[in-house]
Amino acid sequence: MMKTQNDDSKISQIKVDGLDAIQPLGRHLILLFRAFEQELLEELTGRGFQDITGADLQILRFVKPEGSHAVEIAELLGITKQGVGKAVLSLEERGYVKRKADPHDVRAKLIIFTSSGKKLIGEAIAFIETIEARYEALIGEQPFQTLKAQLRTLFNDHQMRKT
Amino acid sequence: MMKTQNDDSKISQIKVDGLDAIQPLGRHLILLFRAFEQELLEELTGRGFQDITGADLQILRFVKPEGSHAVEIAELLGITKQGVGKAVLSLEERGYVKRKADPHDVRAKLIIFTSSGKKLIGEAIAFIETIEARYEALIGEQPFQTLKAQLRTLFNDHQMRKT
DNA sequence: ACTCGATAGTAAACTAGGTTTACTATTTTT
DNA sequence: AAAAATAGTAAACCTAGTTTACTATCGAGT
Repeated sequence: MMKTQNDDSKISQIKVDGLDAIQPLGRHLILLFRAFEQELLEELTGRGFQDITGADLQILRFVKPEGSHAVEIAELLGITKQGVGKAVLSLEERGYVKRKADPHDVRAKLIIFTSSGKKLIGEAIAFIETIEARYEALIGEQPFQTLKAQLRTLFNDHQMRKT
Repeated sequence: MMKTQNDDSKISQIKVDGLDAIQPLGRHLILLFRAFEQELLEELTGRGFQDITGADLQILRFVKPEGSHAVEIAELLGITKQGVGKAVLSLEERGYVKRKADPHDVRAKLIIFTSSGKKLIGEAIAFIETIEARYEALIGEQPFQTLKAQLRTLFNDHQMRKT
């Protein structure tokens, strides 16, 4: 990853001082998200999936077991279908998904997992569960559920305002 | 912004169903962060700062009143100094910061706010405070502080594990 | 006071993860 | 049957960075 050239240790020099408590929520959200994603990707690397990025997982997360259309995934992710097309092409080249004709629509293609794609997503989900279990151990099971519910409440409020 | 071509409304079609509660924390974090950032940027656009991106704000957040060095900001953000250099060049061209010689080091340059940069960061901070006030109104002032503290706890745990 | 490694910044070429614009082939609606 | 909507592709572009490589200066140890 090598962000701060020739010295990985500098990444952890990100200021962590007493002022953190008064930092805006947005900062807490993004810091935790990045740490979470980084740990997940490192674990997957260790398990032999060296080429997987966060963007790859975002796509794979929304591939249904019966197969999904690119447009469908695009809408779930809030990106364009061309963006999905490119990502899927790359995943296909690396052997994690295949595309097959949709029997109900000649224009459409179903994106489906290959066996190695299934293995990847299975291990990713399992590892996410172990991270979440750790979170529960840290702040308590019930508070952790409350935490998720509160984040959901705040997100829903944003969505409501947009209409 | 126009993500899902020719139809902004599709962005809000992001699946929001009963399964949300069991979605991993990571998903909640990133969704709320994006909604938060989008609202902030839209507000700033409305206030006349049409050219500001999230990346711009990330840089400006870490410019100290007395001025900051590029390297310093790079370390705080966890990106390279070249990355900061480019972002600062762009901010300078748009008149939000200036660079002046550092009196203590001929190699170094101090990045300082222009008056329009000060105005921007001032309005951004003020608006962030109004969003946070809304959050407090939604889930309660004390629970909101607890929420931040919990996110911090989880983040710190990640940091600890890395060493 | 001098040398030599560390540091501040710049430059250029590249990359990831998208977007916009434009198009074709089909499907659905009326 | 015609018109509008939809699925996917293609190509050129964009943002926010990275890597590699360099210059100029600083500062600690001898």
